[in-house]
Amino acid sequence: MARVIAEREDVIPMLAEVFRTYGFEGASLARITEQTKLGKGSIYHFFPGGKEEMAEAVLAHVDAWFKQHVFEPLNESADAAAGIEAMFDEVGRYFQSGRRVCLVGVFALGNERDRFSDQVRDYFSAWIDALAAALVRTGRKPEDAMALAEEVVGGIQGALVLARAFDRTSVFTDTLHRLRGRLSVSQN
Amino acid sequence: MARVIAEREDVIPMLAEVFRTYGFEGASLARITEQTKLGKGSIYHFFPGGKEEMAEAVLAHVDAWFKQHVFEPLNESADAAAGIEAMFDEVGRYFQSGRRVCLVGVFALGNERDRFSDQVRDYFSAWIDALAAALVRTGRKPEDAMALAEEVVGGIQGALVLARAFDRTSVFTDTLHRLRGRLSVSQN
DNA sequence: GTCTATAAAGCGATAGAC
DNA sequence: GTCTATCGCTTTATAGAC
Repeated sequence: MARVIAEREDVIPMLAEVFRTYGFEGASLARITEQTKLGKGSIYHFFPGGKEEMAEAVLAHVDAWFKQHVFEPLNESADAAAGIEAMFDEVGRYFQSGRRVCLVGVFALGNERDRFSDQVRDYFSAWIDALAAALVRTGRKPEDAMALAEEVVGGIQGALVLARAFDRTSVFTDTLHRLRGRLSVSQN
Repeated sequence: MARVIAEREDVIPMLAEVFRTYGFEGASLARITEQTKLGKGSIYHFFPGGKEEMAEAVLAHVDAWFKQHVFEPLNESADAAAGIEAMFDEVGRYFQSGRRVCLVGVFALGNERDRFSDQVRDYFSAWIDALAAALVRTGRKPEDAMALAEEVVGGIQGALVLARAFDRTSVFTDTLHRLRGRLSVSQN
């Protein structure tokens, strides 16, 4: 029997999947050990602080992913419109066309928000601010850009709810398509 | 000490608050008895089926409320536009300007969805269908009405996520205002 | 780094007195 | 209808062997 030695970094995505699916309280050690194929001893070796530390690590991991793949391209792309297009592509892939929910969105709706309020707020702030800044660089007025960015990020979160409710990915992909169009056309 | 005799109907709104806040798994009997000020004996007297039956009752209660205050006005109001206006008013009040989250939305995102998939799907279906029908009566084409209705209901769900994340009701009220405007103006 | 054994607390649910 | 006591199970977390 080939025993695989795990590293902390390898465990975090699996933890993320459990927290995403069951929330903080629902992410029991039983579910975690099942998903990671690791004993409690290993889990607590990586995360001595228990579930709290696991959730912190998962939130940091999600934040780092979005920073690298979404926020920074939005902020730094020479072509702002291209950065926005890339955002929709990455987001569609990340959420698996609506099959995967947003961990931070789940935490925001639940009582997890009180425990992780900073991480939840900062994630959505960074996203909306980066998108608004890119929209300004495409020629939008700052107030309009901010409102549009909130509409897009909120629209994505809502589409995830509906896609789950109907178990139909088209609700999510259609929404991405609609929002994408709204940002590229009418400069009202 | 004045003991108050409770009725099942009185308990359901309190249960709803607990399920809304903590989800199905997080709604422990301890939290439920604290919220309702009732012992476990009383709770199980009203709901012999346990938490499952409690959640069913809560979902039915939410559905009945929306039927009465939102779906039927949308479907039956002689003036379709007035029914839509009433929807925004009622929804803004019901969600307490974004301070209260949507129980069905929480269930949709969590693993509760698998257990209560019918109720979750039917709630959003009824809402979207009623809104789309009202939009058709204001002169929209059926396909456009359906897409708009999904955009509005999804937008509301997403706004609840953002309002919670930022702990700022204006995100929700501004979104309601924007969506309201979108339905009454441009007939594109 | 991995595992098993174990502790203490919390869980949903039931029984039975009042 | 309400309560307390109790059961059996699961929970998070720790200890210690390997």
